[in-house]
Formats: sequence, C-alpha cells, structure tokens
Amino acid sequence: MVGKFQSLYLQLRDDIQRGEYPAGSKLPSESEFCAQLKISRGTLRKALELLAEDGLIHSVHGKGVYVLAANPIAFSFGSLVSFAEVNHSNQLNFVTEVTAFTELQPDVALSQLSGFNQAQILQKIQRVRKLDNERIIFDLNYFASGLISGLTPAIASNSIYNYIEEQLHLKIGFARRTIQVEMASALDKQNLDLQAFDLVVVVRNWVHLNDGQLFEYTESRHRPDRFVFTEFVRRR
Amino acid sequence: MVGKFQSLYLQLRDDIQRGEYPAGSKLPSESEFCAQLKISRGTLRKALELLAEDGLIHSVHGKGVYVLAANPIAFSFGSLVSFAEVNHSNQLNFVTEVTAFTELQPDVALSQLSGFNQAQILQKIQRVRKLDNERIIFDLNYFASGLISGLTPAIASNSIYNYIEEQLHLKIGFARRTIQVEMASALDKQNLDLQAFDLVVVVRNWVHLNDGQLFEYTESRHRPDRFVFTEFVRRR
DNA sequence: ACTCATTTGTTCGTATGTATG
DNA sequence: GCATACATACGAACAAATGAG
Repeated sequence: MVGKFQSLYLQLRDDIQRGEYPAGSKLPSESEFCAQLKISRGTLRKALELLAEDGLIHSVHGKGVYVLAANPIAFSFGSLVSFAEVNHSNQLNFVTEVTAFTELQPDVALSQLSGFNQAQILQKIQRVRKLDNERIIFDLNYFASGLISGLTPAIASNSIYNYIEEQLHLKIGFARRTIQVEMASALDKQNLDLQAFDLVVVVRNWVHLNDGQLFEYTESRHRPDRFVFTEFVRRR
Repeated sequence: MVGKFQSLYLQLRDDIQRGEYPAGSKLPSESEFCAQLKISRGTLRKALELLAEDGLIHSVHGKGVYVLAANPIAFSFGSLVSFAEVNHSNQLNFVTEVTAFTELQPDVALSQLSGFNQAQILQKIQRVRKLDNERIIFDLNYFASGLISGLTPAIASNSIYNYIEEQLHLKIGFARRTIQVEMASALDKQNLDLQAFDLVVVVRNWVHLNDGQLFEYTESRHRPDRFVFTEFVRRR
C-alpha cells in the first residue's frame, strides 16, 4: 500500500531529525544516492520533493541537495494534521475536554458558512484545549453524520481523524483553511480564559474526503497571545 | 528556460479560470490528454501536480481528475508572492507609500530576530499599504545590502521582487513565515489607522535566495479586522 | 574566456500496480 | 471478471547550472 518513495521519505525525514544529515550539510548526489539505495532516480527525487515541501532540504541546480534544518515546520499546523497529531509530536502539556456533543441540522447561516446542505444531519462537537490548565483554544466541529458515523465523545476526546482513517477506512482528501481575527463572542468568553482580550484568532477548516465530499467544517478559536502559525514556502 | 510542464500548468490554470473546464467537471483522462497535447504522461502529471497544489483540481484514483474551483487561492497570500503581485491580480484599490528608507547595521535584538549577522549592512524600508485611503498594513523590510544592491525608494514603491528577479537576475528560493497577534507598538499606532484596536497581526517572513542565503527579513503588521489568510492543504 | 566533469532539472517511453464502476 | 483511470517505478537521454582547471 505505501509506496517506495513514501517510506524513503519517512526514512530520510527521520534520518535528518536524528541528525544523521546535519543542517548545512549536503546529501549524497542523486546518482550516488540512488545507486546506494538501489532505486531509480525518479523515485528518489519524489522522496526529496516531499522533504523540500517540508522545508527540510533545498536542491540547488548544479551544486547539490542541502539540509536546511532538523525540525522546521513539523511542530506547527503547516500541513493537514489534526490537533492530536500535533500534540503527540510536541509532548506539550495539552489536555482536550469535550464540552458538548449533539446532533443538529444547520440553519441558513450555518449552512452558508459551512457549505453543508440544510438537509444534512451534523454531529456538533465542542472541545476546549488546555495548556497548563489554561483554556486557550475553543474548537467547534461539525461532521456530516451521513459520512462519519459512530462518533462518540470518547473518540472526540482522543483523535477523530485517527478514527476516520483507521476505523472507518475513509480517505481524507483536501481542505481549505482561513485565518482571521474576530471579536470574541459570548461563547468564546464562556469557553476560554480570555483575560483582557476581546479578540480571538479564528481558524476555519473545510475538509473533504478523497472523493470530494465535504465532511467537516471546523472553527478553531484561539486566545490571540497563544496563537502561532508557521509555514514553509517555496518559490515556483 | 521554462519547461514544458510549467507552461502547460500556466495554460491549464488559465483555461480553468476562464471557465473552459468548469468546477465539478472532469478533465480528459491522462492518456487521452497527453495524446491530444502530444506530450508524455509524466510531463502532464507534473503540470497536474502544480494545479492540485493550488487547489484547482483533485485527482481520484480510478475515476479521474476533477476541477474544484476556478479561483480558490490565487487571491490570497498562500504562495510565496509579493504584495505587488497580489495587488495586481486582485484589481483592488491598493496604494503603497514608502515612509522611510535608510541603511543600518542591526543591533543585537534585530540580528537575533532577523537572522542577519551584525556585520551586515541592511536596507531598511518602511511602507504603508492603504486600501480605500485607510492605512491597514505597515511593512517593515530589511534587505541585505550586500546581496540586493541598488534599491531605491522608487523601486520600493513598485515591486522589489520584480527588481530582484528581472534586474538583478537573482533567484528566490524559499521562505519561512510565521503569523502571530501582538500588542500594537507606538510605531504601529503612528503608521496605521488602528481605530480602537490595540492588537495587530504580525506576519514575519525570512526569505532566502536559491543558494540558501538569507536576503530579506520582513514584518507585515496588519490591522486585525482587515487581515485574511487563506490556504489550500492536501493530505499526504 | 573556454573546456570539462559533476550535479540537478526535464522529458520520454514502458511496464506494472491498484482503485472504480 | 473486465475495461478504464490514476499511481508507482524504472531506465535512458539530454538540458542547464555550477565550479574547477
């Protein structure tokens, strides 16, 4: 199921993070490297492409492939990863609490904002993320019940994405995301330790299955002082 | 100089945006398409890969390649594009004013934050971006004078990136970016029409040449109500 | 200024694997 | 089972950038 270039990508990523190829050093040349690994050059280059998207390496025409850093972007929300995945990799003192778990049909406003049809039944989940016992993220999730069946509060307090992929064997395809700053709502003030802040950072996610169907709309509402977004960008 | 797959990418992107392939429709199958275009399948797939990164299309194994939207992400800051490029593509009523233009050597704090060596001479540029005559973005740029020579206020009021690529023939490689919310500084209050807001959204960019050298550190400081960030993410 | 070896970038052709209906 | 379509892998050749001599 997993291809050669993907496992090579994971292997190399691990090697870089373990310091086998320190930042600033050069990888073996492509021809040398694929001779060592006994794979074709195209396969090696596909693995390198993924590493470059992560900001771990950078290829320079005529010179070689340089290692940029051991850990550039992995700690952030740069890729399409869930909170649980980030949490796990970061080892921070995060706690997730499910504060509401109900089914509903969207009203006009929610339907417009989310993109869900008004006829669709949605599983609404409210979760609060605590860091060092301070409530700093308030998550409002809406999942299409018709697509994501069998959700429970227990799953919601763990990792919903793991459940979707491992238990339901559904494939997640793509997502659109926006980041904006908005006035804190009454619900925000109820669910977050906002201190004196009257603004929140709102990250909206529209997530689709591999076949294109929208299955999730989520608002992550952050206390502004604890919000950081990092990404790595390559010129095209 | 530009490859086959890149010009094909630009062509197809234009076709999609012109509505030749409407959202929801399917592209011709890969084998059919590359027979039409008289190119190899690998080349076609590289062009499709770029379109998929833009969020314009989505491939489904065994089914086909679907068009997602005519204009998903182009309007935002998702890719490594400069303000002038965004402005141009958006046709909005933006005006850029250069409010300061000086050379300096970084102190310890700036050196640490920017990543520039204290010995490097930097060209500091302050610019204000107005939308409908309101000052909503305050840009603080630092360029390494040793790498980017000949900058003038006139260039700064137009497009510095265009100058770097077209005049100096330097290649831009990659960048790291963070987005955070911070207290508005005295300088912010001086340069922005902040109304009652006491917070600003700070986008920091560390931009490197193709050979890896850091040539720019920039802070874009936004009035929070006018800030939007959009991106398209694919699961890997 | 030029040549040359090295290295990454692009393109092609072919074959096989795997998901979909 | 079958045809269709996308995904992966390999090998080969040539182009273009780089740096050394």
